[in-house]
Amino acid sequence: MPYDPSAFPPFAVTVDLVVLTVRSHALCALVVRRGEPPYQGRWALPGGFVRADEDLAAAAARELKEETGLRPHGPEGKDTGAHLEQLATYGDPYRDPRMRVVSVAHLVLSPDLPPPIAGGDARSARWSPAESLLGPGEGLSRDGDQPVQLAFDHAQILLDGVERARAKIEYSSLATAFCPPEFTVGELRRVYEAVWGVALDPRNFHRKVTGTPGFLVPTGGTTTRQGGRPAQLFRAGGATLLNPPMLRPEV
Amino acid sequence: MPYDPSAFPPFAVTVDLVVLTVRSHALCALVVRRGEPPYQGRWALPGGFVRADEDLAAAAARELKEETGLRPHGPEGKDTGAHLEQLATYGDPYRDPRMRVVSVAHLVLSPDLPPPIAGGDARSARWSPAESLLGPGEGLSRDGDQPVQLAFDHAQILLDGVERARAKIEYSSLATAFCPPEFTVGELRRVYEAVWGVALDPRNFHRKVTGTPGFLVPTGGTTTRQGGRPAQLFRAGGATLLNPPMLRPEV
DNA sequence: GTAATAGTGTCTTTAAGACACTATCGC
DNA sequence: GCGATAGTGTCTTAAAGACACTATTAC
Repeated sequence: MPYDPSAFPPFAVTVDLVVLTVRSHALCALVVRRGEPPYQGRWALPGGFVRADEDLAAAAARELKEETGLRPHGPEGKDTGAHLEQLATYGDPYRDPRMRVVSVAHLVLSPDLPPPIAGGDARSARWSPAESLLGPGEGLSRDGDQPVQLAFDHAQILLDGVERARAKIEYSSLATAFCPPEFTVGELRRVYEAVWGVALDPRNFHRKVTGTPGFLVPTGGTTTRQGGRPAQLFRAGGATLLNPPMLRPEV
Repeated sequence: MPYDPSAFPPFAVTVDLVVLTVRSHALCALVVRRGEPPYQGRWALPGGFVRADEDLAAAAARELKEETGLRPHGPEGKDTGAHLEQLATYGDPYRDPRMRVVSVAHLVLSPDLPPPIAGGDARSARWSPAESLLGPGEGLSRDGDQPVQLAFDHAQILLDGVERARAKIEYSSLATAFCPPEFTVGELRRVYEAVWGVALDPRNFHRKVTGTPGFLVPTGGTTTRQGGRPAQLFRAGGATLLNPPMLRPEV
């Protein structure tokens, strides 16, 4: 460990955010349009520099607040707000053409936000379906008529974030982070279906989630906002690990 | 994303390594003794600065080579060598008393190395049981007579690495990274037992691993190096994901 | 022979997958 | 009534857990 604090290569350190939500039965990611070069006009993940006296998680929370107005709840947080966790760090020497930038990516799972984006600064921002940002052909979904190609290595970061989310809802109760504070079993099932892109059997799903102790807590209320027979409302229970896990089909 | 490449706080970026192996039925981590302040004389994880033109994974591989002589095989690597993956990044502003250092920790899983440590530079290095470095009371195992308290936030990093390893061998074939190129079912079982700190039923374990297609490939040879009846030798198969997973007892 | 590990088989239990069926709303 | 979603029950099947039992070595 040749620690010579006076002679080290200087790096810039940023945080980038993979902010995911479920909108109209599709997994969507928050992207912002870049106002300056490089990649001017291209869509990118929100992010920014870590300040000199700022922890990485604090920087991510600050950026999240600036972009969406959301406040994260940390591990075991009980308040309303989004789930935030560190994802991975990207440090290819040439990932930013201007200088050496190491980016610590974070993953945010949020309930659906009514406006496309509130808060934040003047740049345009929007939710885009993850599928259109990632698909084969590098996301040829239509935005007006232009293909979506994320700036920098953000396509890779987004892919890693989506894969993390897909894997984690399997063995944790994290899918509830996509739901409002009170939700029905059907709404939770539609989250799984959107994130995994599969159809799940409603009867077996119901049996699984209601039969796992500590996963769901009934609030007593009901709702018919999805139509049909009134459904019980639940809150996320204290259980954070799902054992046995929810199994992704097509194995 | 206020990207102003001329005005950013300068950071030093390092890689730290959590190198794990299984020795005499115990999960052990590689630690080196610090030769200079801060934390002079204390044990720490091996690591060092990322060079100006170096990728993070390349820096980790270089440090690993310098410390152990091991060469990592990347994802899907077939050659002999250790498994290396990024673990997490630690960036508390005061984690290093001298300056702002962001450390990208990596996890290495290695077969048992015969010498305590070969190669490397002049500093002393050794394998220590993870339990003694992590246990309650912050690792009061005896080293001569001194308690082991890792420098910086390395106890947290080690804990995260051990937890990652424990979780990952559950649903992947990564436990074979702790084994020599050819190994027996019993040796693989003892790896699981050492990493998890539990006893597994040898019969059920045998049925599980030999019944999972692509997990183990018989080499044709046998060995009696563990005593008793000769055991078949296997290589790790191509399967990287274990489905259904190996279940950790005590759920 | 004993003691050790290797390997197979069998029974029980848990839980997933595939349904049929009923319940309660809006219209 | 119809069509939607909610919720329960039942049967089948996959697989884990708990063993008994046999096999082959070193000594």
